[in-house]
Amino acid sequence: MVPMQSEKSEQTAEKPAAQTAQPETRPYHHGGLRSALLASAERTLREKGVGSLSLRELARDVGVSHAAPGRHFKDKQALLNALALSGYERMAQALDAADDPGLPFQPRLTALARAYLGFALDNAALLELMYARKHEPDAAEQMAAAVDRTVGHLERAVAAAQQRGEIIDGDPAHLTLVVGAALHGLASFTANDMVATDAAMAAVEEVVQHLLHGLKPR
Amino acid sequence: MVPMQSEKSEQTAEKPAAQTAQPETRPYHHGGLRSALLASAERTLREKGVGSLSLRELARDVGVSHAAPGRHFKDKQALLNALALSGYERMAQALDAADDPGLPFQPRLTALARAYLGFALDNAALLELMYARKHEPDAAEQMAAAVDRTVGHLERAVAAAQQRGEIIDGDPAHLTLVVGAALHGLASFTANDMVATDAAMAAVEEVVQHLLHGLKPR
DNA sequence: CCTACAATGCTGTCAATGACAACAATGATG
DNA sequence: CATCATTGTTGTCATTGACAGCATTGTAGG
Repeated sequence: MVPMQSEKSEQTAEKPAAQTAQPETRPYHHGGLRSALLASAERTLREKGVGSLSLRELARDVGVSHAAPGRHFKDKQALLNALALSGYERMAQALDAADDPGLPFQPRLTALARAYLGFALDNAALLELMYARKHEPDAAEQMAAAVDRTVGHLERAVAAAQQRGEIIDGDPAHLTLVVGAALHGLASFTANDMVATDAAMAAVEEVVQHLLHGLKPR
Repeated sequence: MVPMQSEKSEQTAEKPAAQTAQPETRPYHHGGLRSALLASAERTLREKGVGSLSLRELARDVGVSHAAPGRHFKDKQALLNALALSGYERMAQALDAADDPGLPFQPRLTALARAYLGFALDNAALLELMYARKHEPDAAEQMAAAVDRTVGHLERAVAAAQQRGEIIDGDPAHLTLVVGAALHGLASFTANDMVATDAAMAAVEEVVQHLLHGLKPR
């Protein structure tokens, strides 16, 4: 993305001719540096992992000087935080799209589980960031809010099932924790190659089944 | 920093007196650089996190030159791998100590779960390393073996319970995945401050209970 | 129009770091 | 004692994150 026809020399030279009317024009300096950086960062993240993500290389990829990112992100961690936030955003969308409040609990939970697992596998490196422990009070707040929005999907499904008498009573938050832990654990195992991707997707049914009916013989 | 009341001066001076019969003797230059590095690394890891772990600072802490660690660890990742391996070692010990094959399934699983959660919380940063995705074929093998040893505890408990008819039949590996995922998910949530430590320890009982009996009303 | 001013980008620089090469000391081996 | 493998040391490099100071662009007042 943002091929950057390169060389600022050209840019400086062409600047007077401002009538090219390209909608993708950059108002002045770069236009969308912030978004460009985030986009490029996410690609690098996906392809080479968090460890190989450097602000300077990012700047090079996008075609700006090595200090330009500093105008949009106080430091590297700030960029990572922004990345994580956008991750929660998309995850919430994915869960939203997969959730059908009209369904009975088991298929509803299965759908949510599939969506979560799918997102986790498609964005393993991003998840690492999203679940990274931070201690900065500012960022932590936003993260917590984002997490709540995500967990909210599960919790609503649980609460609805309780009201319909489909599952046992009890603090919905507690039951949600159980269900969420199982799903997250499965995703975590899979992201770490301890379980094959296809095996994990196949295991979703089974996990939900066992969660609902338990391991004891009936 | 580097208080280092210093040992090598003493070592060099005392070396001739080789009759002290200390099993922890250092053959020559430093003696136990490798273990010293690992120990120091783990302390730093616990106190300041993976990100603030530098080979050079480690070398300073231990009192050797900045390149000395290179003799024992090809690169930083090699050190981290070794750290992770030792983590699996201790985790296996913890699980071993907590496992009582004579117990019925529910209390046995509860004990294992407590042990796992306890280890996870006491070694959150280490767990990050242990569960980090690596792509080096060599290290990956050792990791996989270590993981198997750990999961083995769970799987044995599951298989034993099946033989006693305490839980349903089915591929023990599959059931173990369900149980393991739930426990790991809980540990992961807690390590990331999404669940309070005491709440998590308290939730263990509940999680095991729900795993066994399911969420459906009976 | 022309001059502050804010936003955004650039060049320059620094200290820290990981990796490596060349060299030195130590102890084992024959 | 001579040779050699281990293990450490010093020296050096490129990369990186962070920061300071300057330049460019667009905007707002006069």
